[in-house]
Amino acid sequence: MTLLEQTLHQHQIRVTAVRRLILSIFSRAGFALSHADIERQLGHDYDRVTIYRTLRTFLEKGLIHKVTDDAGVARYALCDLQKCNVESHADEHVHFKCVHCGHIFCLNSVDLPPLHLPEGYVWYATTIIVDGLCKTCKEGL
Amino acid sequence: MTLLEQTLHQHQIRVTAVRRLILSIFSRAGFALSHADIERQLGHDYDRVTIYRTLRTFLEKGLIHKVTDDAGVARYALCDLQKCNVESHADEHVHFKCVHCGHIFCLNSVDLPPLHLPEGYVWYATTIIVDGLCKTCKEGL
DNA sequence: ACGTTTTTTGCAACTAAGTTGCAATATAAA
DNA sequence: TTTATATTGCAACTTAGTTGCAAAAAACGT
Repeated sequence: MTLLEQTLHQHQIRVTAVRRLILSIFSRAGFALSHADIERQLGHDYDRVTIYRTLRTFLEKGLIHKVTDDAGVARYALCDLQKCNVESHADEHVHFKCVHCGHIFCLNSVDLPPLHLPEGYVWYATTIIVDGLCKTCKEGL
Repeated sequence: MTLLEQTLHQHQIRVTAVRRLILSIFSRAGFALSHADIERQLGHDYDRVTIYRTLRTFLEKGLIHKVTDDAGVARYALCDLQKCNVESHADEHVHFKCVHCGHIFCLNSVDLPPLHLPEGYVWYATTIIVDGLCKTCKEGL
């Protein structure tokens, strides 16, 4: 059994061809991927709906997480496999969107700041997306 | 000239019937509105496209700002009319999404926390959405 | 007040993202 | 290897949002 297949198993996801492929695409990607990105990389061997359903399964099983940028398109990135599993998701972190290349990156080294909400509001979770220039684009300008 | 009409003028937006109506809907709303919300409140007297274009105009002229929640639907809320105008937008603030009622609120009293990014990243803007229970829903549970 | 210029609106058509139901197929488990 | 269960492909659909163009409405100068 390959490493990718073990990962699927550990997240209680049955191993199939598309799932192996999509997981490997994620593990190679340095940034969050949209459905369209994955469809492009897979070629036209698999149905669009299958890709949507695979993403939903991966999400539900704690293998990937979702970021929605201001354009409203969902993007997904691998979770920290040490921290997230079927039971719980525990790698809240800041995302960075480069205004030049459009990619969204996970910033695992940036701490989530504490926010004190007005009286009466109950905190559940914080989502932060920072816009700016990424390393690569900054150097290329 | 009514107050609403003055506001439109100040933002260099020509006064028309839909615009007056949509602006008044916003000024009454206590939370961010989607296109669908506005369409519902307007009745079917105006075309969907007109509403989309009105929102875009209001956005461009600094009258409203946009928040996209994780479902990918755009919502809009009035800007602080003291701070924002045609030239510049200057009321960055935290948004709060209630998991119970689904509404998104502007939290003007919460400071945007400073974030220190990894080497090489250039900061342009920070977007924060806090999920939780709003005042009203908390009391009602 | 009147015609002209410039914006705005409605309509129709279209795109892109995402979902659902169902039958066929592939995986896992006995 | 058979059976039970989950996954896939296909077709159809929904919802959000966009574009082009002609008609209608504002604004502007006289």
